[in-house]
Amino acid sequence: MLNKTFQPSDIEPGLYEGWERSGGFAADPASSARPFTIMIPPPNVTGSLHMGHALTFTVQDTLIRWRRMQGRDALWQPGTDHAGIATQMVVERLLAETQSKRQDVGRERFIERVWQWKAESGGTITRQLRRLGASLDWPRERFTMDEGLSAAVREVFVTLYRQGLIYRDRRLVNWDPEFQSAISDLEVESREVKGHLWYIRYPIAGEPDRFITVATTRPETMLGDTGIAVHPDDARYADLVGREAILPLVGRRIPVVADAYSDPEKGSGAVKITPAHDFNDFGVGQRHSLPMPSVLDRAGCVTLAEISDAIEPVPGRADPDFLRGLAGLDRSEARARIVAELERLGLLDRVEQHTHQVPHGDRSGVAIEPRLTVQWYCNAGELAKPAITAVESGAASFVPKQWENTFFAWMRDIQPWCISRQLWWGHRIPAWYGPDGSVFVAHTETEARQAARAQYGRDETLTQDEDVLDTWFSSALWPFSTLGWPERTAELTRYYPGDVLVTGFDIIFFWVARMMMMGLHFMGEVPFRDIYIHGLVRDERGQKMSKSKGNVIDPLHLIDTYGADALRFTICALTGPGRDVKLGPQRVESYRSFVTKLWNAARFCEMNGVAPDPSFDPAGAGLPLNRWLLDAANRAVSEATAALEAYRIDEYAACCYRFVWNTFCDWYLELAKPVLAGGDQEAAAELRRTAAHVLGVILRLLHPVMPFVTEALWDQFGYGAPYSLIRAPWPVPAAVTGAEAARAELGWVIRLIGEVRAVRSEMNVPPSVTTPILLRDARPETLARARAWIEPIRRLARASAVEVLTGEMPRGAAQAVVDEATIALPLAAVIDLDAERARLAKERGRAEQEAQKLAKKLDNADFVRRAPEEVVEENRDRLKAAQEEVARLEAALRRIA
RNA sequence: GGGCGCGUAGCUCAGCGGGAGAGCACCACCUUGACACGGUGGGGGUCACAGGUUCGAUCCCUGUCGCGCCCA
Repeated sequence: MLNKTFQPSDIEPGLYEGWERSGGFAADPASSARPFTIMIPPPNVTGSLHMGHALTFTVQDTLIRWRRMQGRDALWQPGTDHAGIATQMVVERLLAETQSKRQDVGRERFIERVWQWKAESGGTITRQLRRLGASLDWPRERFTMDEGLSAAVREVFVTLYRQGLIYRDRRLVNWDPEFQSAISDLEVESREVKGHLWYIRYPIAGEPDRFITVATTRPETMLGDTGIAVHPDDARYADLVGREAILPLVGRRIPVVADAYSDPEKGSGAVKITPAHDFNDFGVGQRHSLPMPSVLDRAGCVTLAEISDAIEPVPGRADPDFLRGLAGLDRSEARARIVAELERLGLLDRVEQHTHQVPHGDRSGVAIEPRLTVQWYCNAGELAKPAITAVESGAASFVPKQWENTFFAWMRDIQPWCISRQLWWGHRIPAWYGPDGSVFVAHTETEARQAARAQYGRDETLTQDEDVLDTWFSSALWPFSTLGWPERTAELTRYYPGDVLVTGFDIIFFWVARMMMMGLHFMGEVPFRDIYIHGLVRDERGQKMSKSKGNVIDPLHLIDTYGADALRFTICALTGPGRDVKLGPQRVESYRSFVTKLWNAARFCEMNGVAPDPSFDPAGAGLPLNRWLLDAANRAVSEATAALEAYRIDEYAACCYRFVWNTFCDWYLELAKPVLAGGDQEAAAELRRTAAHVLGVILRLLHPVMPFVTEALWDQFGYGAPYSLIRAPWPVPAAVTGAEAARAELGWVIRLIGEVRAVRSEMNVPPSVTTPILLRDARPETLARARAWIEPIRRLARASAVEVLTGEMPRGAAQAVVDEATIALPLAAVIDLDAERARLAKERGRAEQEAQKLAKKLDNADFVRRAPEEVVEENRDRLKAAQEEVARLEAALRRIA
């Protein structure tokens, strides 16, 4: 017996283990079935499950379970990435607890410590994914730092280097002074900061009383100024172009150049140029061949090494002692001192309040310092070309399509990808340097030595590059490195390319773009055919969840409270295309009702002897009620399948919800009750077998979205062996004899019951009062139906009998219209005639309005001439029906006038 | 400033050329033998605004206003 109430926590862990143990999640490379592959976009190994994960993995699990049931050889590849910066931070924090730094323990021991941390705590998110019900093929779990994946990274690096697509270059990078590493453009977010605009007077060389005033938000970088830019068309400064100014504090002479970068509207119209510390200034410096000295070091502190030659004492303008006092100061401290000194020298013209966008590291939270350094770059522009073509040609397509624009916009303007990071945790760059600085890029040190020997003619000491690669470099290889590449494994041949990548739009640049580039370059094929982009999870008011706002919802808490099925169903129901998911506990609570509803419906079935019968053939069902249900089930199956095929997870959920609740529970089971309780054993038997069949369809339909409760019921009813629903065949529509007639018949029963219920409710007839239903002007077919359905009508419409009315309408009867017939409920004792008249008048008004609208439309000659024939015909039918209804309601009104 | 998206019932949203829908919330009634995480019924919308195309516009086009996100 099923429990009276459903307790998800009682069954979830056992079912999950059962599936896992019985190989329910496993792909089978030896199978002859067509594969279906989803590569998990690897979450950070440091991560724990948040609502964004819950969304993306619920969608992926729903798709993979559905395809698996369709008989596909489903591979959902699990794993995590090593998250260079995040993981290093975690372990550095642990070290800090014992007052030590990574530099104290040394590189080798630090990395050992990270692996130790990974062994102890790195499995958090994978454990949590199990709570969600995610059916990942766990024995295939991979980690980007695994030996195999690391080999793939080395292979890719060496190959791209030899192809000239990876190279070293000295350029400006986004430098994070906190981590003291280069970071990616994508790891930089601009934050609005309230700052100042300082107007500084730079003296013109040779004209003691003349100045050019520049406006800057970063006065501390002025030590590295090598020019002043004014707009070529700016008349105010035209005569100064080509002349020199004296850089205050430093004393260096710097040229005034004409460059359109300078905006005459902004500040003073003249802008100082610090090529080594600003991306725009770098461009100006390149155009005008300006020197590019750095004045801030890796920690963001002042360094004078690169400007020491330029320091020149200028009385009242530049004091070398002051300058030397700045060395080693943090950039903010240096700013304060510099501003004070300028003020003292009378060179600070004015200061304005100024709000501006300042780039910050998204993990460190500190202001990014552009720095001129030598780094390794990947020629993303070249690799992007085939990726763009692939999307243009449809080899890969975005769902919803509009995300293509975002993809194209970014890919067509892609910058060289800085792939080196000044970290310890990650794939060490496979490059070795000889004593003369020659670079030897190789798979191994041995190979590098051979190359060095060939060049030098003897063994020389080689030192490996200290840096590691960007984590995304290894993530980009995920779709094929996890399958064993560069080995030509059976898995690689079978499961590449994947069918769909599921992710949020915020990650298009990270995963989609990079996996596309690397996949196309090394596999010659896109890594996935479809790219399904879902929204972000927000709180109930549409606010982005964040720790600082305190509106973060923990999916594990929701699972504890409402069950994984309820959370999963909620997520699917609310995931519209291109829409964010607004989700809170109340939403999950209300969808939990649906899980409960299903449980109780199953319980009712169980109590009434409904049990699976494999020999049941739906085509042989004879009762109209059963045919009607089987027909409706067919439609639900078609709709659900079509919705999933179109990635309309919300429509799939809605269609299951409607079928289970409105069709199966509200009508089928209610109409079935008299049969189950009645004396016709043959009818009851067919009904039980039909109910069992359709319950089986329901469990299979719902399994992808609510795997636990469906599997529990499947097992309990004995539809199959324990844990077998996960592999049960996805339902397909089956022919139903006489479906059309069954729809017509049940449609009438439902309309009749609905009308009677509405009349009774509006007339405030208490449920305890039952009345006969009198039928007037009914066709023989209708009367036959009335006789056949007398029992359900009695129950559901609170009727004592259904009778033909041939003579006069009894006094004080409530009336309503169902198709061609008028029905009367003799309620003389309880009816309020005035109220009944008002009700009928309102009904008539509604019908009249409808009829008028339609008549007007049909009076329009243009409409009749130009609209499609079937539309005109449909409107004529509707007009006729409306007019007839008006007539019957008129008659009803006259009868009680 | 450029791009994308969104304004439909109190809330969340579906519909996207021919009858304005769902879920939740609300109101009324109902402890009917699966389920009160339930049943039955009901109220509630100039489909943001203004033009245009069309026989016909919530739906297509143009503009306006408001909101959100991304990029500069």
